[in-house]
Amino acid sequence: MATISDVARMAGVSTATASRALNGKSTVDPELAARVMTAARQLSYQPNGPARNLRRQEAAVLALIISDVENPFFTSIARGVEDVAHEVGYSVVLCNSDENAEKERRYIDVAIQERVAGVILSPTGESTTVDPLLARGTPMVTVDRPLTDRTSDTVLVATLESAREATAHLMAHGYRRIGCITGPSGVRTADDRLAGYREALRAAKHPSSARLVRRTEYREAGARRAMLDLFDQAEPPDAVLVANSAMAVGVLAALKELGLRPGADVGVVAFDETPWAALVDPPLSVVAQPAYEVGQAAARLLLSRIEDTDRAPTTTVLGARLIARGSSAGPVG
Amino acid sequence: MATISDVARMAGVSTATASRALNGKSTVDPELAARVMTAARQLSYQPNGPARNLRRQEAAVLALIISDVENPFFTSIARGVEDVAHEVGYSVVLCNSDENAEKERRYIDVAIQERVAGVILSPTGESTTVDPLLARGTPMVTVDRPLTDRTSDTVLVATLESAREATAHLMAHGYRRIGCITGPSGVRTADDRLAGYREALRAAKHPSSARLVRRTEYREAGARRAMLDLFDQAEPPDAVLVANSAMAVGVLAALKELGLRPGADVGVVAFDETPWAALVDPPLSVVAQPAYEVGQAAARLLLSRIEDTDRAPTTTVLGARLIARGSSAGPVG
DNA sequence: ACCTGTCGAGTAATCGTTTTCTCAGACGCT
DNA sequence: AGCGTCTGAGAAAACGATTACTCGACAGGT
Repeated sequence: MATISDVARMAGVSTATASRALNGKSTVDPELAARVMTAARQLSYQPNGPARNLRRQEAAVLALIISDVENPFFTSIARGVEDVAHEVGYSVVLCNSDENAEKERRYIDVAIQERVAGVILSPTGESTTVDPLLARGTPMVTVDRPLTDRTSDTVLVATLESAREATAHLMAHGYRRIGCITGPSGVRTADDRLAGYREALRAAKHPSSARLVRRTEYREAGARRAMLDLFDQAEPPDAVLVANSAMAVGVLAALKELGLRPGADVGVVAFDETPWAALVDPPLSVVAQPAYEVGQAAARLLLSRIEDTDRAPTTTVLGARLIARGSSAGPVG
Repeated sequence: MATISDVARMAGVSTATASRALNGKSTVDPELAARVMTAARQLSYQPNGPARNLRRQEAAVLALIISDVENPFFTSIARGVEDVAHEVGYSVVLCNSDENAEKERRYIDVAIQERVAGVILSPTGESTTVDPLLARGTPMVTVDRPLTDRTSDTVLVATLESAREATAHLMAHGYRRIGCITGPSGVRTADDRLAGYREALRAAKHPSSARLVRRTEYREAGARRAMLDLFDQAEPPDAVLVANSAMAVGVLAALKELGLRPGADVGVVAFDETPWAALVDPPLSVVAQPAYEVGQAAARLLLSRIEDTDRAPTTTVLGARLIARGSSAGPVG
């Protein structure tokens, strides 16, 4: 594989001049520069990244560590990050921590070893995993969930407020016993969605009970079991707030098994807009989170922190939007 | 940030010994090795990746270039690749070419520059984009779509056969005028699905007409328009074969707008199993592609090619499975 | 006692860039 | 003419790891 020395030799200049010509840095005689360029093209020279990064002591690469590649919310974030990063010549490498603190730790180590310029992550929970990043002063932005007892730039969605609004919406449409199916305790978004739900009930002096709440992993199977479990008791809910789209699938599947109709029999509002939400019968009411914008904001914050390391950490909160559809139109009878 | 010299100095040994101890390579006095290890831990030493890669002339990193991060088919592939790669200590970086030959070319350049150990990609079509990889002998595996006029290890799904089977299934259930909505001409999967559809019709001496076929980008909006267009003619189809899950959303949306019921009025079979396919009313019949297994197979092939560069290229074809549900149960009346 | 082989650790070369130094020559000003 | 000043290019020093080479010490065989 051709090196810069080969290019320099072919162009009849020193490697220093070749480097300068290729990077368009300092002033180089146009004639020499042209010779270098043609030589590079003829040898189809591609700079050696590791060598460059070693010398420069930094790589134009951002690491994005997300907790679930199969969750559309996170892939939308990824697109937002990518689009912003590419505009300014950064590459993005995407890592999937799978809600697993061990994998997260491992990817963080890789990011440090590869000396990436910065890291964006949705922390799985154990905030000590990010200590190595903080210790080294690697620029970092957390998305979706804040770090519990540490501090960094953060981009969040106003999830508590949205949960409150969605719950109020269910009450306003005539549902009386509203349940909530949310994610594991300790995951901030799960806790916030539950808190918003509780606040809304309290504000409306609505009956509330721990028996109407279920917590499970953020997945379809767990949500289905939770929903069946909610309906396996004396006084089941007549509506539920569901904390993400994978869970919504489980909940709708459970209702189908139970022979209950969303909306008419059981009101449903779920977090995350998906392509299919409008397609099911009746269409599913959702809280649409601005995932793409979260990604964009996170990338911009990270880039500006790379510029200026000791700016004070900021927190950005983006609003979500309730899209009311048939599944929360109100009970019949 | 601590370097290996710092570690060596603290442990009172040479950098060579420190390196040997840290990598567990050659024999090192256990006592010295222990001193190195503690020093490394105390300094929270992390090896400098670029330096290591520069010296070793290769990085334990695989690049995975997929054409759409938001398509569940490709994210499943990604998980398959990751799981296999991690077992043997490789990292995977995921790049999203967005069905865009320019972005694909760019990511291929990045992969070459970073001297990754190998590349897995789903080619957007213009097969010349991979020339730089072939020229440099970078190990490469293509997935989902073969290269048109070049050769490399390839992992495919038996998509033509599945399309034929799905079409036969629709005929067997009593549909007479079967249409097809597939992806852009030149994209191999789109062409193959169309070819399979045509073969099935021909084999059954079934009426066939160009007016029953629409080609569009692999997305929801295009498929919706295509479907509306199909039904805007004198003799619309009474069933359709749809080439992926995003398109299926568009097709179902169009049917909703037209007031037609899937299955009873218009039979529908779509490629790609999704969480929500069983949830819509009636449930959607699909061709389930073994995406995760495609990813696993691709990763294994790539790893073995990294071991042995001049093995002859192979092609692996995995079968898909038709899951019949309500949307192809047969017309009424 | 001497030679040989082995083992373990240090010295120094190396990977391919970028960048600091250095220096020669040109230029302009007095 | 003499003296800075400036420009542009080459020589060489980094960057931080791995590893080929070297060398001393020690063990064992003759």
